[in-house]
Amino acid sequence: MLEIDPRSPVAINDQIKAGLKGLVAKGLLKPGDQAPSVRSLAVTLRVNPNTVARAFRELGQEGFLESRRGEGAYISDKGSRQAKDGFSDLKRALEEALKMARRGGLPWNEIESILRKARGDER
Amino acid sequence: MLEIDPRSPVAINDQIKAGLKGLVAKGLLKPGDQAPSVRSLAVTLRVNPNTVARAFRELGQEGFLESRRGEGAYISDKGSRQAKDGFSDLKRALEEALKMARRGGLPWNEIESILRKARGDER
Amino acid sequence: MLEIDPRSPVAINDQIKAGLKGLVAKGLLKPGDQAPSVRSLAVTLRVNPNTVARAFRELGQEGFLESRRGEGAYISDKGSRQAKDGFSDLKRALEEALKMARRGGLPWNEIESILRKARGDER
Amino acid sequence: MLEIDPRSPVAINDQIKAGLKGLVAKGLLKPGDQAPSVRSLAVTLRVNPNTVARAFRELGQEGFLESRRGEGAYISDKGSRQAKDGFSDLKRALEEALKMARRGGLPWNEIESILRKARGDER
DNA sequence: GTGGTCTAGACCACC
DNA sequence: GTGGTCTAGACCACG
Repeated sequence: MLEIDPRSPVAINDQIKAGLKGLVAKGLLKPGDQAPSVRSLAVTLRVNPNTVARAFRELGQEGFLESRRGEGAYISDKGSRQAKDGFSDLKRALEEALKMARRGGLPWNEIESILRKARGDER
Repeated sequence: MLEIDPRSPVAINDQIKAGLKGLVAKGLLKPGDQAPSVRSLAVTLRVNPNTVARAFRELGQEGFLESRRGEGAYISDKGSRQAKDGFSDLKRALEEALKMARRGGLPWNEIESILRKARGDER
Repeated sequence: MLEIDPRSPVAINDQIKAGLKGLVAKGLLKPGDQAPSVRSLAVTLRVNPNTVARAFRELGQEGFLESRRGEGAYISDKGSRQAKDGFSDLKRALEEALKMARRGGLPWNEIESILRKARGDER
Repeated sequence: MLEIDPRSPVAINDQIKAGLKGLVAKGLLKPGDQAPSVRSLAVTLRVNPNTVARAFRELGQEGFLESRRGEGAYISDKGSRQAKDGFSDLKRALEEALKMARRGGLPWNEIESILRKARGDER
């Protein structure tokens, strides 16, 4: 359901944040639904609970999650809007990568080939 | 000629390295040409000279630059091949960004729109 | 009669405790009166019965409530004194908030404006 | 310059955040200025560096600080506006405390007495 | 069981 | 020296 790549240069907690938002964007999780618990995620992702907790806290500050002590965390009503509407972090990251690639001289046809490959891998 | 974004999450020395390789890949700099001096780059890019020096040192270790004491640094013959051949760092970075974007639920049409926009901005 | 804010950072059971003491302090409930039942409170406040029960248990330990098995809970004679006398928790909380506000640079006139607004809202 | 109360129920990292914003709001720190380093703060406040780092990270996400790797953190241009303009966290916290105090039956004259006392203590 | 916080100690990359 | 991240383990309070 949620995948993490511990080798990725992207910080694990950021992967978790993006992953949760992704579940909402894809409709697998809806506003009002309970998010998986910090501890359960920590176990299934084989990650330190603190790392998951950090992601949850930050999502809470962003207004994407509403955490209730002793009860769990819930996707906030704002959640779905934010997740689909914005994508701002993801977009900026992609734009960054593209900008660097172009500055480094990576030609467009190579870039498109990478896109096609990624698209193919998904199926 | 060379652009750096100090706010980018990408390390400055990596931006410099990619930028120099890019100049070669684009044909603006050829094997045997003298690379800009560490000092001048530091000034024009408004960057710590240590950072530029580090980039040059690492490029030297890769065999992309040849530094001659008291004279400056030159693009090595291996340089151009390496620059175009490799791109491996840039490619991996792009693939990473794509993977994250997809996990975060960013739809393909958004991705393509970003691509088109980036392409348009270049002209 | 009793209001709770589930989103407040203040623990729900603390809100219930303060609320009951408040009813006494305001004279709406007097020593010897029967307190609302745990169940009814849980329903009207839309709160977990465990949480209400916990508040009652703690109020019992403080001597503010007297629980009679199978009958319900009553405001103890000590109750009213305690409620008015003490206020110690509330006072400390307010002092804390003030201290933080000042350390954070919130100017006194803003603080007074908040006071006035709160006072106006009550009427 | 910056004070922390380890016994306060307010989380230490939140105290640090409010404190830094306060320094800006009070004019002791201005946009562009370098903030004290994570490690130095950790030492002087007798707090774990991780706790300070957390505060810095969150301030960075809010756009109040700009952290540059290996260089330090700087008050962003948005910083001063945010700090003075908003105060939203502090205000909400105060309003919360007031609401609780009133629900708990703390009379207005007591509240005003606390205000006066706090004001006097500052001098 | 739930989330939240703090400490401690270790790495990493960068300047 | 700087900030950033992760792990590990311990508490706390709430439901």
